Amino acid sequence: MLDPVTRVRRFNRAVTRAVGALDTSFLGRGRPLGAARVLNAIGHGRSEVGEVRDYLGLDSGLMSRLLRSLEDEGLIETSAHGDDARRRVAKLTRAGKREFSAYEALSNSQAEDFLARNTQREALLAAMDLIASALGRDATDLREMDPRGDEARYCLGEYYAELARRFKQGFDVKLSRDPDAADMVRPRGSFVVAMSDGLPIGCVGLKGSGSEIAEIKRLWVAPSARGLGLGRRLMDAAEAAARELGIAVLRLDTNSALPEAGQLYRRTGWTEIPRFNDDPYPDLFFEKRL
Amino acid sequence: MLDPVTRVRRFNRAVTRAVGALDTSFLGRGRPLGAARVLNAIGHGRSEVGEVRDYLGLDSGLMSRLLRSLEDEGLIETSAHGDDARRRVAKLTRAGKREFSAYEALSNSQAEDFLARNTQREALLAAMDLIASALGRDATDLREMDPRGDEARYCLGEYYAELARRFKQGFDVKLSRDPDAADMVRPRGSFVVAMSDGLPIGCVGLKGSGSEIAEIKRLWVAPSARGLGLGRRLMDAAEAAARELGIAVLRLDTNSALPEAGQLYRRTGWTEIPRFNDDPYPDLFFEKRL
DNA sequence: GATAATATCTGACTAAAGTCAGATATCATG
DNA sequence: CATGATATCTGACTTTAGTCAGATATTATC
Repeated sequence: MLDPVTRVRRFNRAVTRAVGALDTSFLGRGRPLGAARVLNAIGHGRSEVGEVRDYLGLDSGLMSRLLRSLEDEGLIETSAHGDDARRRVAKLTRAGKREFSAYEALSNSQAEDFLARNTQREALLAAMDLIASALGRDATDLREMDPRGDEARYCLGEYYAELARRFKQGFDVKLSRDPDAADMVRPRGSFVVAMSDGLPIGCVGLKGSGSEIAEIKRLWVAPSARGLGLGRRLMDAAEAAARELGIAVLRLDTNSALPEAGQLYRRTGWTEIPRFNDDPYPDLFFEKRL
Repeated sequence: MLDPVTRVRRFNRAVTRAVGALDTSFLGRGRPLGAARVLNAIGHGRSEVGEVRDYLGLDSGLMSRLLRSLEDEGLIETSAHGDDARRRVAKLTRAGKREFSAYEALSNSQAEDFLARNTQREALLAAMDLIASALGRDATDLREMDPRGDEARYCLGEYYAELARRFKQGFDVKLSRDPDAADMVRPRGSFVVAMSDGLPIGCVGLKGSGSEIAEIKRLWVAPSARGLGLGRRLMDAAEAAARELGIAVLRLDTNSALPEAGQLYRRTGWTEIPRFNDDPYPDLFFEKRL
């Protein structure tokens, strides 16, 4: 009665019904679901036709016709892509934006209703984050980004907040050796953010020094995405970037209050070395030769 | 970036994609999705045509045609309902059972794959239970059942296990005044189980004594369904049953190690009274006049 | 600059889903 | 037992989704 497979299937059924309700609510605007989906994909910033087609898994003929029908309604305009005139980009017209925000309002109010109906808000949200991350794991992509960008700064903020929670003495960025952003940008270093459906859920920095030695910094994985192997993927990405930059030795410092991190390093070929800096927070130091 | 509505919507998107994958896997058996859904609904015990139609939200014409196509395939047989010859009941033939179990195997292996891909099994399952309960709340129905039935005994087992965990001194049913099952069956009393999509997720017993005083016993809500107001619904159902049975005074005992329970009682018109039995476990006693 | 590869579009389909107005048989009620 | 309500079925549709073989325009490659 309570075996894991049954529980997963009960979840699937519950969610299938809910998704069906969401879909039907989208039909209230006098447009087939397929067209509504394309409109929304474009509204959410997927401007290239091929990108939308892949995302929605549509046949190219069908995609083309759906685009035409939205164009006939006056909701979108298409034009050739600047770099490659075979590709087309679509954008919402003024009327399209209005229609898109009507769909947004529908989705939002449905989400709000769901939240309002339930008292366990935080527990529910945490559960949803976890499941969305687990389901979207294959869709999580690692992107090299500027550490000063919004996504990176969001991750770093969460990272600092977590350190402050987990270190007995708290954590103050200013006391730590905050890597200069320029050291985490090519050609000296790199910064990688894990994006899951538009939400940043992890990051790692590679802090170069111009020499053949570089440091791994700021490895963070959102609580909702832990246990899914994302830390390892991020570390692999950082190592790959280091190899591209001709770096021979990687170092990192960490703290024994973060046991998961130490475990990950030990399992992936890192060896403990003596302290190599005077940062007050770390008490464990690792090295890996590439 | 992290407002609750965005998080709910991210979950919705992740899940919509996953549900789509589940649906397409059902197409591998050479049958349109609609027919597959009807076959599975019947396989899961929804035998009456109208019941299946409501559950799947189908038009009666469409439903009828889907039934005919399954009949032509030799997968189901229909006959008139014993009590009302207008209604029809469908059941699987031998071939239908084979086909149904092929779909079951597909669903099971998909659920197993999902579990195998993830390391955080227990956390994921708990999150899924919570969400399934929250989504299925409107679909949770309270049914009066025999306390000796499978569902009731499952609930009671979980209830005892939880008491054992939460009482410092543990919990042994035999030391407690285990209500005789006959006292929780009409006409003396009642036993109500909350069923969510086939899974028992809560229960409550009304233990009558033949007099105008009865006791509430065994109020339990599955951890995955807490915070959704189910405890209150169960209590309301028990009270309603008590009124039907002509009971004037309800009593119950509980323990201060279960603060949620005490809070619920105080909020719903119960008043604390002196100890009225010598059961070793409870230390709080309540009464409510109907 | 010919050839292959790529991105999109068009035309001509088929299949599936959904709608709606009756038809038919049965049941409930006075 | 006539009347209205109910459950299902049939026929005649429309709409939506999906498929596939080319057509067209552009870009990449030798």
